Amino acid sequence: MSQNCYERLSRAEDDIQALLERNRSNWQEVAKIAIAVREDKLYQQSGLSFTAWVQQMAERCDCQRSLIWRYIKAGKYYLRTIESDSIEQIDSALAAPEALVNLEKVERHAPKPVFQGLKDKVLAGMATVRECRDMAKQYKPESENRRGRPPAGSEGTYEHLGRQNSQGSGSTDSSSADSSFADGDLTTSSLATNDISSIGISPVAIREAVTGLMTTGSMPPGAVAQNIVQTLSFTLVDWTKRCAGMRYPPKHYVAHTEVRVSHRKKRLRLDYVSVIRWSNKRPKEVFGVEIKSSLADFEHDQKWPLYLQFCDYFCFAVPAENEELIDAVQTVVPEAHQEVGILAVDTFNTDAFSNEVEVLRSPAKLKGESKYLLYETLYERALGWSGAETSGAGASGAGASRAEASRAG
DNA sequence: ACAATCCGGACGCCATCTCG
DNA sequence: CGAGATGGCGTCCGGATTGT
Repeated sequence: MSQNCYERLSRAEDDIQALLERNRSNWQEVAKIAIAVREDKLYQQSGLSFTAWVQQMAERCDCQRSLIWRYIKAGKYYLRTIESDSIEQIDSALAAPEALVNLEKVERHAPKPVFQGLKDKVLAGMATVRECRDMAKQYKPESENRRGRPPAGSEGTYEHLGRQNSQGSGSTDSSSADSSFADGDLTTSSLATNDISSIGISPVAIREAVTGLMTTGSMPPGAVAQNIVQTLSFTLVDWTKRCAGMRYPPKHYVAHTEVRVSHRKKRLRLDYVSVIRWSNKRPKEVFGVEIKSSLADFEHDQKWPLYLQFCDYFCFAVPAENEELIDAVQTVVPEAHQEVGILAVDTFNTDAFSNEVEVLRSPAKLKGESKYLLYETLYERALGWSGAETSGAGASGAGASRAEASRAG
């Protein structure tokens, strides 16, 4: 028996070595073998713990141990998603291991419909690693991670992930999220989806935010930024009027997100841009908004002064709850550029319809000498020439004004 | 202190774009 | 048309984290 185990172990080790040295993209095979070694306790033949065995294998194959751990986790998680106990089934996994690992994070934090959509895509091998990683990042609560040794008895399983009964901390922020969605409160969300999709925000994000699936206190940074974008769109007429000191609402207006502009070979990206015409007699005005959801985000950004040349008005939008960030922006911004405005955006309600925007500091009118470059980008979007950009092609004031109307009503 | 993970970002490959 | 620039993507690395 033990002789047999010993042979199986050394064969497994040779196989893994051959696989990792030859072709690292065949992660499924590596995962299958490593999982078998663990489940059948073959590693004990070497007198090592499983962790030590993984470490040893990594050294032998001249790779990092975390690589093997990732393959193992991806393999196990794949089996769970396809509800199979058969290790052989890992062969049928089409996704990259990173994609699966990130899908697991999405499952922990995102609402069920969001997860389900991504899962289908990942299992079909159609999701990129980047996509999965971004999604996981967007939904991950800032405070939380799952590092550290799992509780005794659940080592080497995936069950310990997303443990529900962590006594003490009490902030069970994301756990209540999905159930409320399952009830299908779609009346408000579908309305909002129709309206905002024309401004270029992912319907999934809107549905998630508008139906109030998370408590904002623990909202991840990505979700905070999304919430700010939605609030800015719903209140666009109001805050632009105040910023420009206008007494009447604009005749036409449109909002765009993530507008890319090239400037002296640097690629810049404005988080939020609205183009406004107050009346037919006046020239259009461009409001550029840079969204900052955290202090670190603000401190790392060195590029924002470059944006001034593309706008008639430029503002920072920050969450109204983040006093530390507001202090920092209020200190730094006027010193550098007098003409930059600051918007404090209420993100308290995940339903962006009920949030307010306060103009903490009014922007002054800029020259906007390179505005034409920004119009170029927007024009190409309207034509549908700008490849990956999903958004605001053809967006007209209609969508936003309907949102405005339903907000008022 | 140790074990068992987990994380974020650097790295390198490849496709596409831009420029001379 | 070819060389360099750019951007997207998957892989890999170094070390952080936390229960025991």
